[in-house]
Amino acid sequence: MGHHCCSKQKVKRGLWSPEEDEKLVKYITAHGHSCWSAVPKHAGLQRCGKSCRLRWINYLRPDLKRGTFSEQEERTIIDVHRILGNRWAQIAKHLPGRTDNEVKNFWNSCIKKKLIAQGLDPKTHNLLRAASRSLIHGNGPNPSNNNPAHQFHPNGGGGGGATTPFTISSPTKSAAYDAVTAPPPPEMAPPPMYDVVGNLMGHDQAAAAAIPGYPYADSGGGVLMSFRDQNAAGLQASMDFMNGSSSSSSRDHAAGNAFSQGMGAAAAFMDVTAGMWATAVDSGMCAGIEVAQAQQQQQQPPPPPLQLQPQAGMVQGEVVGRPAVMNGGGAAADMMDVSSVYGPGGGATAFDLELMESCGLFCGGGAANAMEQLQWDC
DNA sequence: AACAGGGGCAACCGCTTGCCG
DNA sequence: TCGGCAAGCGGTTGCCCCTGT
Repeated sequence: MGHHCCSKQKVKRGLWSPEEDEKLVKYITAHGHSCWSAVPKHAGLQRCGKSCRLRWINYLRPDLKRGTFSEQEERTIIDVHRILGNRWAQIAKHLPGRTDNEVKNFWNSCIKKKLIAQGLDPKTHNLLRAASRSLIHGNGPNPSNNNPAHQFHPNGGGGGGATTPFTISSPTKSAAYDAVTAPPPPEMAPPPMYDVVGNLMGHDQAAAAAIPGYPYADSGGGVLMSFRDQNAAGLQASMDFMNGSSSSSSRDHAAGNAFSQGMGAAAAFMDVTAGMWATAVDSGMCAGIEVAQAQQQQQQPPPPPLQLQPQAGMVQGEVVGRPAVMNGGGAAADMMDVSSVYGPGGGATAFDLELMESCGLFCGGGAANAMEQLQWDC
C-alpha cells in the first residue's frame, strides 16, 4: 500500500538508485522544496513526495554528517534522551548534521544495548529491578556502587526511583551525604562522572568555586555547565535543549526578557538547577545535604554581592543571583528565580512545565544515578 | 565455499500537528 | 469552526552485509 498522499500515482518504492538521488538533488538544489508533493513530478521521479522528502532529509541533505557517532554525540544522545524520551527529532536538533532517523537507529542498535548491558532500563534510564537489587548488595555490574553515596539521591525517597534529569554527580554532593553517614574510605570515592561532564565541570570550576555554598563548587561547575558546553551549538542550544524546541513559546518568552538581553539564559538554567537543588534541601528530604551546607555556611563568610569574572565562553552576568539560591535558603522563593528570569509575570511557562516534567523524574525519589556508572567502552 | 543468523540502516507506515480556505 | 492537505514525527519493517559455523 502506498502513501495515501500518492495512492493515485504509480510510484516506485524501495531503495533509491544513484540516478534518482541525482535527480532529486539537482531539483532541490535548483528549486528548493516548497511543496514536496510536487517535487517528484517536477524532478521526474516515480516516487511520492513523502518518499522524496524522507530521502532528502535523511540522506541527501548537504549538511548531513555521515559516519559513526562520536563518543560525545553518543553521550549527548543519552543525556537528552533521559529528559526527552523517544523524541528523536528533538534529540537530533542537538546533534548538528544528524537526523532523527539516524539518532533513532543508533539508539536502537547500539545505545539501547549498552544501557541494558549496564543494567539500565533504556526507557527510563533507571536501574533495572534485578540490576538495582544486585547493585545495592554490591554484586551488580559496577561494584563501586557499594558506596552509600551512590545510593543517595538529593530528593531522598526509597529505592527504585528515577534518575535525575540532569547528570548530577558530584563528589561534593556525595560528601554532603557522607557528612552524616558513614564516610567511605578514599578508595571508595564515587567514580567520576563520565568524562564529558567531568571535563565540563572543570571548565567552569573557577566560577563554581567562587560561589559560596554552591554544592557543586568543589567539583566544578556542575551539570548546568555540562549542558552548556556539551552542546556543540553552545549556550543557545542549551536553551533550546531545555525548551525542547527551538521555536517553543517558552523560548520566545525568554527571548523577550533575559535571554534577548544577553543576561539571563545561563542564569536561568542555573536557577533551575539550583532551584531543584534548593527544593531538595528545603524539603528536608536530604538531611545530609542540609547539615553539610549548614556546616559549609558556618565556615564561610556571608557571600558578598556576587561579582564573578565571566568565564571564557560565558554570557556575561549568567551567574547573577547565585548566592541567594545556592546558600540553601528559602528554596521556594529561589525557585521563583526561574520564572522571574523568564518574565515579570512570574507565571508558569512552557519552560517551567517541561522542567517540572523533568523534575518529576528528579523528585521521583530514589535510586543512585545509574548513569554515573556507565562504562564507556567503545 | 556455502549457509544461517544477527545487526545495522534505509525506507515505509500511520498518526499527529499545523496551516489555510 | 470545520475539513482538507501537507509536513513532521515516531514506530516498524525489510533488505543488505558481515560474521560465525
